[in-house]
Amino acid sequence: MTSKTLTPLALYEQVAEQLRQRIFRRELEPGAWIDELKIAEEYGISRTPLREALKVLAAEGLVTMKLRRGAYVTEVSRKDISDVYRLLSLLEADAAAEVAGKATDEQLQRLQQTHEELKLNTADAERFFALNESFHMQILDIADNRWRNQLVADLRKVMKLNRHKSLFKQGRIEDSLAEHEAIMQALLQRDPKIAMSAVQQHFANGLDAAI
Amino acid sequence: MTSKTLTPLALYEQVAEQLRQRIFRRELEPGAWIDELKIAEEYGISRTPLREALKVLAAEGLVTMKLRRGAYVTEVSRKDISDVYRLLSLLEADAAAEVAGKATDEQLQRLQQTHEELKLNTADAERFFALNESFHMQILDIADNRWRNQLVADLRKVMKLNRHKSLFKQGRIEDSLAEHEAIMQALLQRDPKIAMSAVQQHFANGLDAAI
DNA sequence: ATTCATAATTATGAATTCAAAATACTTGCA
DNA sequence: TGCAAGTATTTTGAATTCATAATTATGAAT
Repeated sequence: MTSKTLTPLALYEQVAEQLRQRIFRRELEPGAWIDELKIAEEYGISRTPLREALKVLAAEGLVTMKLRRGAYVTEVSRKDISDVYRLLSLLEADAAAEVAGKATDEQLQRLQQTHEELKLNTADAERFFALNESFHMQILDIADNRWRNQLVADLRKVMKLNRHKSLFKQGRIEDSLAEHEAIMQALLQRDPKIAMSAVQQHFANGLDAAI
Repeated sequence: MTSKTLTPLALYEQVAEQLRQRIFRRELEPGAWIDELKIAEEYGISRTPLREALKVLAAEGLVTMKLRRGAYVTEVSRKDISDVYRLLSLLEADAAAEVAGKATDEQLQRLQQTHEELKLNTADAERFFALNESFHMQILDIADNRWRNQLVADLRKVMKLNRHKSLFKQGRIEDSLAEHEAIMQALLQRDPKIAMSAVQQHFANGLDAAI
């Protein structure tokens, strides 16, 4: 997440990112048909790179392709959300446990900084989400498993399809911060077991709020 | 895995599958450049669906796209392999634990059948791999979390990039069967904890053999 | 007015074409 | 002979075009 890319992103990648944003901010709603012609025109591009982008989003799970009838924004059910949370919990808890054992003091210090910053941004929802994601991703980066990073990134995208619902149960932000605090403390004390269960608790509560 | 698709697969999907097979059987080696023109010609198709297929494979991790210089078969390092094994262990162990608690007798019976069949096919490597995969995937299917199924399927593809190396450490097949037996017994006794650790053991040993 | 058949329109899937970038190949020169 | 500069070729990225499937609109018959 620190350095995205040196090379000027390929067009289909740029388009994919644009579409992701539109999906996350619900400009394109779950279940909605994606009009290739319209969107290609809007962006002033041809359908070719757009269709490539759609295939990437389909692989991420954000979009569902139906043969001979185009692309649709994926609809996620309650079960989907709880299934995804279970996986995120599993993957991130394992990462945290590893981080407790291997992080350098400097890495933990930077994580702490992000955490502090998060505490100061509970008002602006957009910013809070960005910082929250950064906190989680920093832990993954320290764990240093690029395949897990990819899986978690994809799952988080799916989770975002549902975000409006958890936007926000009363008091969730405060609870969430307290849970981050618990994770942070466990990491500083370098206790893998506690770090793991703190992350699990965080996701269990997150799921409650999301459903 | 039981029923793949009703609809006659889209062309780009068919091509993606063809390419996967060629990659797995090392006709396309890790690091190798993928010649779009040549392959499109071979299949008698245009570059358009081929390029869509390549983007799908890139999302799976089998292929790496380099801007303005095409697609390359992904090279996986030792660390990649051990990272992927860790994730598979985590995800499949969790699935097995869930299955121990929720599988019907009939589902376990069918799993048992696959396991028995596997014991009878230790000679033909191709067949053994297929049945082995089926055993693992059946457990995931029972656990019934489509997002996990997708993650595991993708990770297993990456693992296959490396398969030639574990093809085969002396005695690995016998050990592997014994480990499956342990998993099977834990499931039949409906013991989640033991099922989980049996799966973890299976992957730990698998990793040793793969590296 | 409703339903069915058929025609017109639209959208998707895939081939072809075109522009620009990267690579390979000369050829001239030290 | 080795190397550099410039040219030719190849290859990628993206637009355009074309064929066909799916949808919508039209109109006739009951």
